Amino acid sequence: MELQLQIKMNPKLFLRDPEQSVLGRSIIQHSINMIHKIGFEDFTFKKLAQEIGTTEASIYRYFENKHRLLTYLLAWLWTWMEYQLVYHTNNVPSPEARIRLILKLLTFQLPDLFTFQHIDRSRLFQIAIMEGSKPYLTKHVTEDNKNHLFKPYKDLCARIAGIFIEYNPDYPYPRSLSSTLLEMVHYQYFFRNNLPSLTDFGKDKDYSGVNRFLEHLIFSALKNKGTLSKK
Amino acid sequence: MELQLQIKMNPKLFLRDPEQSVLGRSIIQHSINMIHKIGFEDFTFKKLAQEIGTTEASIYRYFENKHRLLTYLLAWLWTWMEYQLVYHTNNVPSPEARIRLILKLLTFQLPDLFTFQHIDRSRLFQIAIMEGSKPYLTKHVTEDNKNHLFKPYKDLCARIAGIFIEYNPDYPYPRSLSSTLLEMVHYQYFFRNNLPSLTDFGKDKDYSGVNRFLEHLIFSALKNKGTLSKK
DNA sequence: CACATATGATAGTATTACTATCACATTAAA
DNA sequence: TTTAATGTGATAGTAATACTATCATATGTG
Repeated sequence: MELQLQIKMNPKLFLRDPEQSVLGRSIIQHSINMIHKIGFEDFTFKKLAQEIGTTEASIYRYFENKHRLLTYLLAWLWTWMEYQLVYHTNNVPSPEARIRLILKLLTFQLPDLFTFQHIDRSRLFQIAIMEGSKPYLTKHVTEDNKNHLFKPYKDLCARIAGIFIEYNPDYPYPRSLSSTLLEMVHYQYFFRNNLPSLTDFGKDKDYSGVNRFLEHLIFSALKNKGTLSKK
Repeated sequence: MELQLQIKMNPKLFLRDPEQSVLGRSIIQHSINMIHKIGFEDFTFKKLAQEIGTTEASIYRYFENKHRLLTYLLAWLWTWMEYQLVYHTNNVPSPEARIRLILKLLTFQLPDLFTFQHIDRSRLFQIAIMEGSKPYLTKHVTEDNKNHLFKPYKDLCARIAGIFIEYNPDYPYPRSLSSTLLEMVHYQYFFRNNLPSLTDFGKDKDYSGVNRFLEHLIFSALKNKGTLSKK
């Protein structure tokens, strides 16, 4: 069985829906490859147009600018993540087990359910590590937020927070813990790869160190039910 | 008593030392104001030159580009933070008390020791919240790291990690916990101000919520000595 | 067949991110 | 005190970036 999932995106993210045309899908596909390869700062619509054999003007018909395109790509990833989360944790009664699954999902260690022809999720995941916070770390974050551009990210955060609360209904910071988890997955990966002295994973061959660290962090916080003693 | 501290910066961070001239200090002062006001993306050397009554070319004599200037400003802040940390935790024997002091320092709740005429630390702190990760979230992070541009940040991280280890010598992830703390101070502030649903601090008047969350998180992780039970 | 829509082709503008040159003022060295 | 070195201002210029506008053509739809 091969399922094909179409993720419905907020129309504010684009000028013309890239999923509805060959060119649009090509823009998505090649922008992922190119941002992954040269980084978001050096990525331009001109280079992208050359790469896919179209013109700058045509790309501007789909996306207002490259920042919006990046926001689109990451919104897609968060939506996809939430789908995955819901699917994988379905019928898993224990909140603890569900949290462990979330950790695995966020560190990209779960098999995928659907196929997408033009979206390379592995590269998109690498982009999230490197560029994941750039969509909202701007002066126009409030306006973008009003347009619900970050809704997928906030939904994912809220869903994880909800599971934290199931695990321990008294934990007072479920959403902050959830956003901490989401950010730190990427940051610890990034640090491990690029600034390893900021982490403790220097000699690991794989990324299981990040996983263990976060698992320990999350469960420690959630289990520590008492208020902080000022001992 | 009013102490004047001169922070010695890595010469790779600049072309000409901005501390050594009136124009240089003016560049530092006004770039802080301007980046704080309009954000790093919209900030240009041309605008800065107009603001301080000099020319673009003159600013390029001090800094290779605006990215380097931002890296400089944040390197300064991390160095300053480490000075503060050493001073404030001096003669405080209890690691627990020192950790609480670190939290207060990082959330900018400790009085300053030194005066700087041209550096507005409060604005610089705001810049760290918004732009703090941009110096290293680039494709040239490895090269910049080889030039030790991030040494102040890594030193601060290592020092905090050292105190974690004093508190609990068996804790396996001191550096990752330290970098998590450093990043999350800024992110939780940023989220609280701009994307509040990613946090639990919506109704607080001040920032003590961030402080309490991080304190709980850090001590929970450090206190949870046992390996994770797979219960 | 008429009409709307998507794309390509081309052009053009304002801004950004620099680099280069020369003149002048100040300071330091001979 | 002259000479030399240094820092700054003024001006110019270039390549790339980030767009916007216009028109022709192809393709599909009613």
